Amino acid sequence: MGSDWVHQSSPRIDLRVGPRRSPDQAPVGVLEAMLNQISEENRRLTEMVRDMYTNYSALRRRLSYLASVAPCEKGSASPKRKRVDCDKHAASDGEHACKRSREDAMAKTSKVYVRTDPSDPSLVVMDGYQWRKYGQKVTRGNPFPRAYFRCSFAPSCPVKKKVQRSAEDKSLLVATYEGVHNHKRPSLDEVYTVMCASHINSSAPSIDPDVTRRPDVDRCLGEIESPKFDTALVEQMVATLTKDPNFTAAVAAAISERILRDSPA
DNA sequence: CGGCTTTGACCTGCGC
DNA sequence: GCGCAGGTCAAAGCCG
Repeated sequence: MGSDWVHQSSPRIDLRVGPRRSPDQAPVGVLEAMLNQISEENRRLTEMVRDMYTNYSALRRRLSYLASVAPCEKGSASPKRKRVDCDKHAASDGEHACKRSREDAMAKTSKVYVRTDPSDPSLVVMDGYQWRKYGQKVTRGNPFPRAYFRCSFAPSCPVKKKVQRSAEDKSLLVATYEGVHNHKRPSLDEVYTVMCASHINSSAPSIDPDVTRRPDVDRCLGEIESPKFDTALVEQMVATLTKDPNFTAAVAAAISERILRDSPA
């Protein structure tokens, strides 16, 4: 999508409409004042659209960067356990396999932040997968217990999840995912829709940018890159803007300005 | 009755 | 070697 996105995607409005009014139906001074006001309004709207596009571009750049950056969640995976797994690998495949598996383990770890009701004691993060809780522990430095989950959708699925309420923000659940699912996601479309919507509409649940390292988000990101997403985004912007009475008035003003400009002097 | 959650016990690595 | 902390196990209980 280029810098002329706004122009390319803007809904086309034929401004040469309606019977032309005689310019001397109102006093010249009043018309000039109206014209100035409308022009000012028009300029502000142009700036608003430009700002929106700038912010949108910046956010997209950041999203792309986070998706492509080496995903290494420092310290989130248990180094102790990783070493145990590493030793097992070393016994079978040698030292290289150990090194590789450690890197893989780090690469497949991601963190997701989900905002929930602080009064809700459950450590449930709705991510579309089926999890089985196998342990809970109170950890050091956080009064809230940490829950341990295993993916129960497929018996052989190696993915684990740790969920703990943030010590700083009680309304924030921190879910740490380890590994990659070796099966398809159940009810994928439903979850995918919610996640994609969260990129457009900042309503809860809020998901940390780190979530972009997950395969499902990669898919979502791919969707963002598509022209289809652009269309959807433009439609969303148009819908939002047309709900704004100021915008409607400004458009009407712009139309009348255009009519006046096109009319013979 | 099967699957899930709860929870205390146990295992393992690390620092002193 | 001991204590601590994180992670896992497994028996017991709950629920549909």
